[in-house]
Amino acid sequence: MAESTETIFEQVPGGVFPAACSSRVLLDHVMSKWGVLVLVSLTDGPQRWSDLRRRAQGISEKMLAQTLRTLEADGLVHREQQPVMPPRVDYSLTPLGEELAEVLVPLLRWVGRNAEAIIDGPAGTPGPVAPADAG
Amino acid sequence: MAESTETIFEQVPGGVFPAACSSRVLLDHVMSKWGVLVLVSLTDGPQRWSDLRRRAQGISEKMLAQTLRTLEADGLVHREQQPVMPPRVDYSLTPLGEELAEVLVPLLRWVGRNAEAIIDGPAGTPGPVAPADAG
DNA sequence: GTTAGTACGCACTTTGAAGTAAGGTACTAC
DNA sequence: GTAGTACCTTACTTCAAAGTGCGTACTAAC
Repeated sequence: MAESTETIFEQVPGGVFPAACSSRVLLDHVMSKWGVLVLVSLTDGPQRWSDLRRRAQGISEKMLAQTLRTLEADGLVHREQQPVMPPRVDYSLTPLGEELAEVLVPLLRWVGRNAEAIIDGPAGTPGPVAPADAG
Repeated sequence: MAESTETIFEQVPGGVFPAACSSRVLLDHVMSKWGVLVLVSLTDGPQRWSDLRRRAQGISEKMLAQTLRTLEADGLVHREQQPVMPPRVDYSLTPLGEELAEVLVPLLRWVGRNAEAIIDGPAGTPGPVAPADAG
């Protein structure tokens, strides 16, 4: 248990978790509204700009361009421009992005399976109870 | 590969990912600035309010109370009030919260290991390149 | 009386991600 | 000239998460 947390968010001595750090920034990029959908889409393989646009329902050109720029800067997404007209740009996950997807997908799968019952379930119904043996 | 995505965010026919749904709401709760720190802290075992306050560096009483209220409403966190004065409230992960932690911790571990190099690394240095064999 | 500890709630403000609208490049077709 | 394609960029606006400040109730110590 101690091992499971001691490498998370660079816990400092005393068991304290700093709130502002690189991890938070990266998490915000990855888990952003459109970031997560783009990353998930690219787990299906490389896709061009307009394909990504069509798959992320409701995304604006502006948000798609911005999201891809951020993820590319983070080294998670690879951008490859084709020397053709009309312009064609292909995006794919980098090896780093693939690594991330391996730990991201199980979380998203869990959320996808449980969200409806949690969020849309009977109001005021908390989840199952765990024993609180604080000692 | 198709299996890895078809249960995520309830992908609808045509390979499109809806942006607004219960999954997004739950993800926002879990991955919120203080939500994730509270959940991680509770993977160490049950803790009282003031312990959580001390461990999440920089959190205000207001944000801690609000975050715990949200996570409790989601059924991820169990709240147990002691009949004592001064007031004492203990918090712990529910079984559902434990399930979530199992898929959340690997992601946070990955982020904790890689964030510094990604965010604070040399500017303009993208990550490793993956082949873009778009068909 | 004040201060401290404990665990909140309320009113209002700030901040940054996301959104809207318009603009741009380069080319083809009519 | 207009219209369309694909992939962006810029200026400004909106809005919800987070923040600030103050309040509540109780007991104990000074």
